[in-house]
Amino acid sequence: MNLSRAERRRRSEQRILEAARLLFAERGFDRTTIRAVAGMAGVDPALVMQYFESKQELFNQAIQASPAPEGAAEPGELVERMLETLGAKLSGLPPASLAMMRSMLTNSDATASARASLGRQIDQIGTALPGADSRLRAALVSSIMLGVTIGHQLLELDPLREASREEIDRLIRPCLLALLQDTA
Amino acid sequence: MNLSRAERRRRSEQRILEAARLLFAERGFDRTTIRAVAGMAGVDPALVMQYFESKQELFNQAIQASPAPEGAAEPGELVERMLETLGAKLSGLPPASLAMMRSMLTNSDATASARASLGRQIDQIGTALPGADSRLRAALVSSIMLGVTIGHQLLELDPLREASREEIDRLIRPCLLALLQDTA
DNA sequence: GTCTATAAAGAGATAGAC
DNA sequence: GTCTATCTCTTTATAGAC
Repeated sequence: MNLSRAERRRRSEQRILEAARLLFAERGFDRTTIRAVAGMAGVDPALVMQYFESKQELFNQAIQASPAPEGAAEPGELVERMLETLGAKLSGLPPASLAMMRSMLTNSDATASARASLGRQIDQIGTALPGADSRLRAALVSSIMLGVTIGHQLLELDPLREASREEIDRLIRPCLLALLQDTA
Repeated sequence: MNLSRAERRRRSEQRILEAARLLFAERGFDRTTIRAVAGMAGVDPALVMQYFESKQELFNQAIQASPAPEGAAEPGELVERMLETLGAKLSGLPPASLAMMRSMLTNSDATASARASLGRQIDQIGTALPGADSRLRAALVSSIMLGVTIGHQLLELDPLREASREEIDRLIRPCLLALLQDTA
């Protein structure tokens, strides 16, 4: 004998979630259908509803990403870590993150999720910085990383796609340093 | 007597376009219906189709924005002009631009429009800069402005909404200067 | 020229058979 | 437990009346 019912169900759920992430990441919330998700996962559309209650609920579970790494640091080290994060984002976002980003401007649950996710990042960076405007600086840094990621991964701007990670690092580093270090 | 038929038609078209811009800007392409546009413009839904052929064509015309101001400059002045542009964006985007931005991650025509619009901006900044990587720098500057605009206007990140234009200027300026001036 | 009425298609969701 | 069949709703788009 092979798998318990619970185990089979768990596997089906995972396949559905994985298919949902890929399709939501590619097409966004509105243009992704339950039928397409079911087709890709190799299950019946009704089963998707049975497991996840609604399309919106499926989406909400699909965009739950693993939380960002923890730990504070002084500005110089912080910049290096941000560049590392950015490099990772530019070489390929996890489907869950891409799905959230893709729909964050048109679906209110995705907007809320993006706001919360960026909020956490801002808090983390903000508390590592000195000064009264630390949260504003942190928000600007986060927005900058967001913009570069969108330009590279979603809009696919030619100059960004043609550049190597090292080139981007070299040009962005002084930019982030200027924002994080200056105490003027 | 008052208005010629052509004049009446022109005015109806303008009202429809204006309503379309507002609704597309607010809800994005997929969640905006012809019916809602017609309702806001005070005309019959069938008339909208009669004038614009399809929803996508209405959208394409609605997001046509006035082109950006021309003229090159040296880096220092360029930064000031970019800050001015950014300040304008943060105090309120024109509906046409907002409509384009809102849907640029989920509608392929909007993606193409955004890519073209940013491409023009990148060319303009790029030709004003010296050096081999001028286009990459220009693309990064444009992406940064995009990210801050999205964070402020669409995601409504608290730290950005609470900051004054002057604070943002002061923090972003060295960041842009570092990106545009460094010739290392 | 403008609107009424409707066609045609596709979606999410559900009830019940197996 | 899973899937077949269908319901119901909403949409874009169109044909034809006024």
